Amino acid sequence: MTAKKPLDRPDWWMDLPDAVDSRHYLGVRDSIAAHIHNGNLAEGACLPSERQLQTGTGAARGTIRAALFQLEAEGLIYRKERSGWYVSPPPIVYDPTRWEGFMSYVAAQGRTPKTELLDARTIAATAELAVVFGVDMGAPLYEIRRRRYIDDRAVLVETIHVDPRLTPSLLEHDLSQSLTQVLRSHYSIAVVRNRIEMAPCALTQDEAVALRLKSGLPGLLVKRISYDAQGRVVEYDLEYWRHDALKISVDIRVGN
Amino acid sequence: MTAKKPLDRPDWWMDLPDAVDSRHYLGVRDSIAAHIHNGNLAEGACLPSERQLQTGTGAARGTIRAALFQLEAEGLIYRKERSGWYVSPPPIVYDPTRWEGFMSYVAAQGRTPKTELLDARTIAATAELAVVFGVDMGAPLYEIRRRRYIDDRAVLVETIHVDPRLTPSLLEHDLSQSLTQVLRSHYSIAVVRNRIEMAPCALTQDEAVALRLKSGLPGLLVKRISYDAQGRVVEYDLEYWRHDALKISVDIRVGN
DNA sequence: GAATTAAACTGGTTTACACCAGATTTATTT
DNA sequence: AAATAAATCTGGTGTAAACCAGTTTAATTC
Repeated sequence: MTAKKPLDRPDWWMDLPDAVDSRHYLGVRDSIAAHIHNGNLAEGACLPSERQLQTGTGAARGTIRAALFQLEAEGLIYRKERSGWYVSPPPIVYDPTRWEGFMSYVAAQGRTPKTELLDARTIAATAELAVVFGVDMGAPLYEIRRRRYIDDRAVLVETIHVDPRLTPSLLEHDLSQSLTQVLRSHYSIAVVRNRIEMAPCALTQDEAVALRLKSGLPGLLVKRISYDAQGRVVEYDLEYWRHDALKISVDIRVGN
Repeated sequence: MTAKKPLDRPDWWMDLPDAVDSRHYLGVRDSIAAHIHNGNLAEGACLPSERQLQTGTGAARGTIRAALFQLEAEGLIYRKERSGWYVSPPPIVYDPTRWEGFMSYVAAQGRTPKTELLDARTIAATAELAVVFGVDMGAPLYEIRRRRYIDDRAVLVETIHVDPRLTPSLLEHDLSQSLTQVLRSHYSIAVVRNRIEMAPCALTQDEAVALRLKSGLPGLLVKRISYDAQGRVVEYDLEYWRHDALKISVDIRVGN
């Protein structure tokens, strides 16, 4: 563990000049933000505890927490339950048009990707899935749940659905690797088209638990449908990201 | 005003069966969410006041507020300062690859777009802007600030920078219309390429005030650089969206 | 030294007030 | 009827205390 817990209020801590805004919690926010930008609080570092943060300011804990929530919404800090608040690492840049898969683009940005297989099984198609894949309700589908990390921090959980007709015995392969790779090398399936949707959301129980986050925290839902050259649905992927882990970047030519 | 203030606790209000989770505020959250999905609380409708919401539950106001913040983060409700909490309208779908401009794609989705010019003037290029436009620091640039609405709700504020060399006397035109239109019809400039970045952010003082929001609320920052056929920067646009107003959707062919 | 246990610490949640300033409504005055 | 003033309602912010349940650390035991 690189980040140590603060046993005492750090000596370098002092109240930096705060904003004009009279709202106390914003002052506290600015103070902490300044320490982060100053480098006093490095990436991944642990903040002083809420009760320690109170001492200098004379603020109630609720006020301190309001400031911390604020910073969390901004993506500057995050929390580990009942452990402490930590400085967020910079977000990964995600370009939906350059399709290379998670493992590739994370590594390309000098970060360390990791994929963990949570579950893999065959299920019966629900109404929604049936529509997506163009199969009958109840038809067999593979369902894969994975958790993915950047520099050992869990950043997303995903549920992937795949049509067994295209990829028989898929579950027997190593699914903690890039699925794109497996599809290409074992089934000669290449993704030709992607349909991606993104929307801010709240993390529900399941996702939150998997990400070791508090349920209800804001996240980003990325829905992705991949098609092959024949227009068949290769992969239907639901990714729940922690909101501070990614940044979207698109570079596109405007047609006609 | 379509939405009336609740003078008394609505008769239809009752505590719906809530989640298993013991956390009280999540129960309150679910209860309100259920009322929204039931249709008891229609789009744009005003929720009972925080203090009214207390009565049935026996919860403290802080608990009620925790539930409301939760719903706000999820995009289900939003607030008008010191006026009340309202049910959010559905988000607009934004496809960065289909570039048609705000006015077009909002209208195409059956909603009513509106643009309001806040400010238009000539400024001296800052260091950052100089890099973007490839001009010297201090060089003249047009700066346009606008506020845009969907169905009369302010959803974004933007700051646009344009190079006067490409568009002399731009400020004399009607800037509350589609800028794309103006560039095309008066200057024969067509956007050929767009570079778009999106990231969750916190709304700062300026943006928040312009959107009549509380500063610090989560938003979505959309950065857009438009290029013409010669690769010149036509437009540099910074858009601050309220986080619940849009959903991103991309449909792309995987090249190479 | 390793495993276990106990104590200390951390955030998580909730209660109960209190006061403020802007928004809204009502009553009053012009 | 319209303009104005006052009362009321609403969210915004802040304080002070508690208690809980995981995490972490320190002490103890094997």
